[in-house]
Amino acid sequence: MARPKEFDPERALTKAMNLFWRQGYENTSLEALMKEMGIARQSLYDTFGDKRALYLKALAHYRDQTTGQMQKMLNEIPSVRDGFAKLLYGMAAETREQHERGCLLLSANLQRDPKDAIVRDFLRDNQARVEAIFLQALARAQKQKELSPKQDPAALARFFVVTIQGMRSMARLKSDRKALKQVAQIALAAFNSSNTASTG
Amino acid sequence: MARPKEFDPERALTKAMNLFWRQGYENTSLEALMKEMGIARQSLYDTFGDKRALYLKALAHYRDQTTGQMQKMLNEIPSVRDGFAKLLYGMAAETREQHERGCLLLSANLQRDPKDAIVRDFLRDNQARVEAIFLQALARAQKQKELSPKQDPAALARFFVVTIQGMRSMARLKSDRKALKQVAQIALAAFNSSNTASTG
DNA sequence: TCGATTCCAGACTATATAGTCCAGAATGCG
DNA sequence: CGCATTCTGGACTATATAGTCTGGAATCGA
Repeated sequence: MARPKEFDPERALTKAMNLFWRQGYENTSLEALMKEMGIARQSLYDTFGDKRALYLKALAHYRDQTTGQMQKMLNEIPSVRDGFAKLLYGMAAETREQHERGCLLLSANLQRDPKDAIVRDFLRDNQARVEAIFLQALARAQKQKELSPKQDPAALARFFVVTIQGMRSMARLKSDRKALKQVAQIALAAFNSSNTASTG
Repeated sequence: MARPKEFDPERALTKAMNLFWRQGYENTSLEALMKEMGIARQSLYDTFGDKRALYLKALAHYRDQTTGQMQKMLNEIPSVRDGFAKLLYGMAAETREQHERGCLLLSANLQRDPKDAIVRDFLRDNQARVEAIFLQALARAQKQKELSPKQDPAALARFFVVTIQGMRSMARLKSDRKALKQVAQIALAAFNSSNTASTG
């Protein structure tokens, strides 16, 4: 009994996400969002709430996409090691634009006000999810004898999270595929080594 | 033939640096800077220029301090491997406050407008400097037989830069010394392994 | 046709804050 | 002393922008 929405909220959210991704929260004005999303001010407020609410929805959308993809890929690929290689080398091979925009959630972590508990908790939860996905894959790797039983899969999962974030920040500053590939290669050596590294 | 400055510009700059470090550029108002630095508006503008100029000076000050320390430590320590261990385990052992504020230059990288060429170039230069310091140390490690001659010291230098940045971002989100220590340990295994990791 | 809702465009408000300007006191030097 | 400079404090301006409100047109179902 009323006029239906004329735009697809999910498409509009994706547009907003992409803009936040490229520009960050502070550098993205409402006017830019309206233009990018192709909707007017009031529709935006009616549908998504204020700017911050839209941002949080964009973060969640991003998380769902990225964790979903990673989960799927790591589940389907026979060799877990190949899965991580795909992840790391794939990132190294991205375009300059992709390197520049980096990772929306890494940016969110470093752009946020340290006192902002909402975003902090969201990001912590996301990191836990990613670690869990990696952990699951690495446990499988041990079963498949791709990984020494001496290694701690949880620690290794964290190591790869750290590596990815470090590579993301480096790529954002300077899009250098060769350098990133070298880093990926060294990180993947964690799979080979059975050394518990001594010294603590 | 005139009244001399009553405050120490370098001390004031350090104060400003610490505030930017804790809060980031956007979240730090001029009023907060004036209060923290203990000087009035006009003195600030006369001595440091506008907010952005002050920020850039703070970045340079930070760079000089951190690279100087690293350089010195890596030069003085007999075992290069111990040097990197000190760096990584030292970071893991920092306080919650230190983890939270993270690295001023990493934050600058992810907070900056991607189009901001000034900050970008400054950060690129800094990264090159750090890589050079690491490279020098790793070359020495090879001479001392601490590192296999098969390893590429430049690639390894980049790997450690990436590791440090990744650890910084993780620490900022969640101050977890144990987790960070585990990551450091895995990263340091790059020293042991002579494996060139196969697959490219 | 009519009521409810959505759309757009734009006006308008409120707020934060960077940067400038000014007045008057303090301080050192010649 | 008196000139030059710095200091503080506050007033003031300019600007950007988030968020609200209004009007009028469009669209659907009863």
